Amino acid sequence: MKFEPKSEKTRLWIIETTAPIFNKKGYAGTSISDLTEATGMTKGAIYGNFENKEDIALAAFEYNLKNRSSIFRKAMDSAPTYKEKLLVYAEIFRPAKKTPFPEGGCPMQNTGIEADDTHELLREKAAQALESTRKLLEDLVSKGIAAGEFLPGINARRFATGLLAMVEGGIMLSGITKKNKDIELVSDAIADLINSISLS
Amino acid sequence: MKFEPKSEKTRLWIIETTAPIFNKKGYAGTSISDLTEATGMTKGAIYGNFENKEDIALAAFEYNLKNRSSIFRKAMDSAPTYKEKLLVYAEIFRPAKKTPFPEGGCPMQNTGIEADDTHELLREKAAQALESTRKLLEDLVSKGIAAGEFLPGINARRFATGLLAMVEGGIMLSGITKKNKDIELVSDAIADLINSISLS
DNA sequence: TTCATCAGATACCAATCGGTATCTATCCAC
DNA sequence: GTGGATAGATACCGATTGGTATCTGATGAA
Repeated sequence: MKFEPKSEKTRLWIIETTAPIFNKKGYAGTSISDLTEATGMTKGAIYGNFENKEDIALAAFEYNLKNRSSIFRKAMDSAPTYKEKLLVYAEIFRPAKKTPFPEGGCPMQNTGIEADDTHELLREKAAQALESTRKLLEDLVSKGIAAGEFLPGINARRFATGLLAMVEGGIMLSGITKKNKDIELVSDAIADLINSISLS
Repeated sequence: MKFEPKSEKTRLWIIETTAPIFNKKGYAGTSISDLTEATGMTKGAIYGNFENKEDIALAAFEYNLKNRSSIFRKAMDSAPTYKEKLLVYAEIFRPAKKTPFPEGGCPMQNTGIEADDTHELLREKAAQALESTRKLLEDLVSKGIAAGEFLPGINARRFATGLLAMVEGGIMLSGITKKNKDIELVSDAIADLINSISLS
């Protein structure tokens, strides 16, 4: 009795239009009628394409995730050195750069923080995403060390964890205070952190 | 037509017992019946002491805040140097230290992240709390510089912002992954950050 | 001893919640 | 054209939501 979506197009339309809503209002804060209003579709259409609210939230989360990581990957690909790839994480905030970012902030933290005591499945998904982001950063640091860009003695895993924490904390901070000055300060602090292990 | 609480004791009892619930499940995720179940009181008692759900959430948030800051202040007071005061922020995570912490994680981030796109008043409260925490860290850094513990050239405000971001990001990370190893890594990374500006 | 006060319990409200059963309109195969 | 399949609309469900109006029982002053 496997669930079969009625229409890929409709399903995708629902995901695209509701993903920012879940990211901003959270799982508990988003109602089915929020979704019908935003999509212009009825409950029948939505429940024909998804099993339940959780199913939509899961799909929306994965959509937001891909959105986020593709933004970072694209920006990092055009950076020539490992140091500059890491600096993408510092610069992506700055309003001047006008880098697009998922509406409502980082989906990993939005979903993770709400779910960590309430929704084990969503928590798990967020944890996996954070882990793979950390791995990505760790690899960049390791390769940067091998390439002679970073200090040879540093612990790549530990540094990547700290960097990820500061970046996520920075997104949080700037999202809550909504002050441009804070965003600049966080960006500067992240740049300092990266520079502190750089050789050039 | 000012609102007057019926009984300070009852009011406090409600706040104490519901504060961890709001911190874990969030504003939207917490229902009035959650509160009546936890307190063993009826709606009549609750609405006799609070105007509405928002009023309870506000009081619970402030209670959680005071809880959090008193924990930090107590730990920092017993640290002799400014460096060690800052290191409290790195060490407070570690399970070995068994430092008590508000159930459900940091109230500033829990409340702030949920509220940043949904509840302006709560967002504002969280932003103010973050700002005063930053100020506290900034003062410690400034005093540490004056005392010759930290490098004289560093920008206290910028560093404090980065430190706060890493600490909050670390709380987030460890709360979502729930892995002891992550907590250790974050603690180490924060210690590294503090050591990087220390002279001794 | 009586009576007013008031904290808290009970009972109720409309609105909304997530979810489902059924109906209808469209489209393609024949 | 006609019949079957199906995507989506409509109408409905019981449960729960935040909130209120009313009642009750205890307490303290006279």
